[in-house]
Amino acid sequence: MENGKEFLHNYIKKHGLKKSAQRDKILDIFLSVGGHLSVDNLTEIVKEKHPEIGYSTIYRSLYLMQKAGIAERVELGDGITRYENMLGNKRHYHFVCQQCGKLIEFYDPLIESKIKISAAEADFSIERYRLDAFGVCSECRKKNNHSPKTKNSEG
Amino acid sequence: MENGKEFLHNYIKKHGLKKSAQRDKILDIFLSVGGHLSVDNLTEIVKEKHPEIGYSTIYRSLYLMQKAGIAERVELGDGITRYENMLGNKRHYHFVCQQCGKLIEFYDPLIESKIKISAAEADFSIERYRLDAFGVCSECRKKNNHSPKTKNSEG
DNA sequence: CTCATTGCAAAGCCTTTGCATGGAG
DNA sequence: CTCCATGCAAAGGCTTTGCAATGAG
Repeated sequence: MENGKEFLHNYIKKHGLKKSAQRDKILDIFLSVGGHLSVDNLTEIVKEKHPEIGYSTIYRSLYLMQKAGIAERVELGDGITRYENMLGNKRHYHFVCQQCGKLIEFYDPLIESKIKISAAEADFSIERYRLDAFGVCSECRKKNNHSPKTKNSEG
Repeated sequence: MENGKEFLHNYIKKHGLKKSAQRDKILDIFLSVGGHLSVDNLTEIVKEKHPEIGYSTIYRSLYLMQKAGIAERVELGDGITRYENMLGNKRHYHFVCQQCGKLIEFYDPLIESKIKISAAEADFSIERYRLDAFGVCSECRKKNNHSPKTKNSEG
């Protein structure tokens, strides 16, 4: 997926850091899984394939990858920290299904331009932004209709 | 600020719960401070005025207030959990200054309608959404020009 | 009276950190 | 050789939880 390793090595060289087998392995897994990978999930896979790699190395690599512009942290407020691959990934927003956890990406350039206009009006200089919508995806809504659950759990 | 207490008591009655002095006190403080209050900040103020109130009660009250629609949790990815007053508060988005931490609210109905259109296209049913833009506010940019800081901390 | 609420302290969870060892440049 | 990276386990920070006591309805 893109030349991620090259990207990482570039960053490493440029910053006087050092390559390492662990970093490469973690990067490989991260890139190969794709999508929005939770730290937990990544850790699981890494540990499975390379039990000798420690947790801290994973966290540290994620941090590095973020700095290098390879990964971006995604926080959805559910306590799970995810990272998504930024290489060759277009800007996008998220629909988050609160039932199955699925993430659907969407984008609308008009939204972006409107945000920029609002920023200009507020004299605010935007570095990055996020737009996440929470709800229920199509599939889950269908499932709900077929086998409705008790609905008075809380309000 | 609005009839928050009434709102809370309604919710409490409706759900077979019980009123308590602690909840009222916490609510009072929450409402009187306004804005985007961090749990830490709220706790500080509550403890100051009512040292006998425990941490857990604060967390539990926040949760209750959220359920009751009085407060909304705001997570900006900086590890600080904030809550904002939802009573008589219009829907809005955030500009988050990464230098001074200030939160500026903005809103554009067109953004909202565009999001809804995208949701309809994806057959996704939105319950709530958030839009946060991170950057530097006007004031901080001015400060930066007057007394520029070293700029090669990291990259 | 009954059951929700409280306060305390303990437990949890995820993440970071300190340190000695190993490895890249 | 020098200094960065690693792994382990311990430490952290924030939140939740268990439990006996308290208090609302």
